[in-house]
Parts: sequence; structure tokens; C-alpha cells
Amino acid sequence: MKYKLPKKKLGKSFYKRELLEVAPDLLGKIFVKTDKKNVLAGRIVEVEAYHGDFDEAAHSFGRKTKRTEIMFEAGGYLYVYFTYGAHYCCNVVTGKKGQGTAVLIRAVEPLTGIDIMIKNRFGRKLKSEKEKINLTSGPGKICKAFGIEKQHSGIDLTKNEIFILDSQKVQNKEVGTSKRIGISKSVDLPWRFFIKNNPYLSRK
DNA sequence: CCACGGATTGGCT
DNA sequence: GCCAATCCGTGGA
Repeated sequence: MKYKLPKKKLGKSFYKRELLEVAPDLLGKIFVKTDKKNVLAGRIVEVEAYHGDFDEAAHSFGRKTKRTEIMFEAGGYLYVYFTYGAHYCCNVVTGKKGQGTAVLIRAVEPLTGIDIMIKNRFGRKLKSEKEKINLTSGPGKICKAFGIEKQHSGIDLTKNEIFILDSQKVQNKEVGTSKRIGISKSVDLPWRFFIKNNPYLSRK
């Protein structure tokens, strides 16, 4: 059973909107990475918003550094960072130039290239159905499964290597919100958005 | 130069 | 549920 990808790629006008409009709008959209051999795609089911101006948990908060400078561009770029000595995580830059706003992709539902994702994640075949649910259910897991690393930071999402395809808007009643996960500052902002009851969420 | 902490994960109790 | 792994980015001396 092969999933048929939609055709329309999201353009700059989608990403350049305000952070808290873009973040929930990314739910249900199709995140895609291509290379010479493979097409990998997954439906976005969980995201978090980060804002450079007043959100102390954001890497862009209060300063611009070499690592985070891409976050200050106008919307439509990929920002990849490395953390805990082990994991890459990927973000979609949003808003206007200078704002430092981005959306962390926290979980996707695998659609295309699932065998490649399994190989990237585990280096072997699946042992159980449980492992399939575990494939891309977290920000570090997505980057591992998709083969996304530091060199992909700064990629223009309107070009052809990494991009996001449009898809029908997820209904409001299907979207849940909560506090963000794993941070120690600005912990109360309700800026995590997810598709309710999706099995691929990083947390219940 | 050196010290410290992190937008996580997976293994063990 | 708890906690170690692991190394880069950042900031201060």
C-alpha cells in the first residue's frame, strides 16, 4: 500500500505569517525530505512554538549567535540544532526577518519511505508493531529517521530537498494544546499543539 | 582555555 | 518512574 503524496508545496507566504498562526496550521501537513535515491514523508502531528522576543526557552531569546542566526531570517527556512550530546531536532522558521520565531517539529506519522526510516533509526528490521509507533514519535527520532543533521540547517523550505506539502486543514476540535515539553524556562506558555489521539505523539 | 547545561532518548529498576 | 549518556554551543576568565 503506497501513500500518494499531495502536490502543492507550501510557499513563503505560509511561513511568513505570525508564529502562533503557523504552528497549529502545520498540523496535518506533510513533511518531506528527498535525496538521489529516496523520498521520505510524514504527516506532522505535534509541534511547539518558540519566540525570540519574550520566550526565555527559545534559542533565539535575547541574542543572535552563529548557531541561531537562521532563526532570525524571514519565514521558510529549516533550523536544525544538536542537543544532549546525541540528538538533532528540526524547526521551521516563521514570521518576519528579525523576529527569531520558529516551530519545532516534535512528531510525525510515517507515510512514505518507511523502510528507509526503519533502517536509519534502528539499522535493522522492525522487531514489533510497537517499534513502528516509536519510529518518529519525538523530535530527535524524526531527525534520525529522516537523516537530518547539522548540515541541513539553513535549507530553504521552498526548494526541492526538504519541504512541506499542503494538505487539508485539521479541524479545530481535533487540535489539542498544552505546555511545552522538556524546557526549564517560560514553562507555562501553552504553545504545544498536537492532533488529539494520534498514535505517533511523543506524549499522551 | 575551561565549565556548564541542554526544545531527548532508551534502558533499567 | 528514574537517570545516565554524550558533545556542542555559549559565555566568562
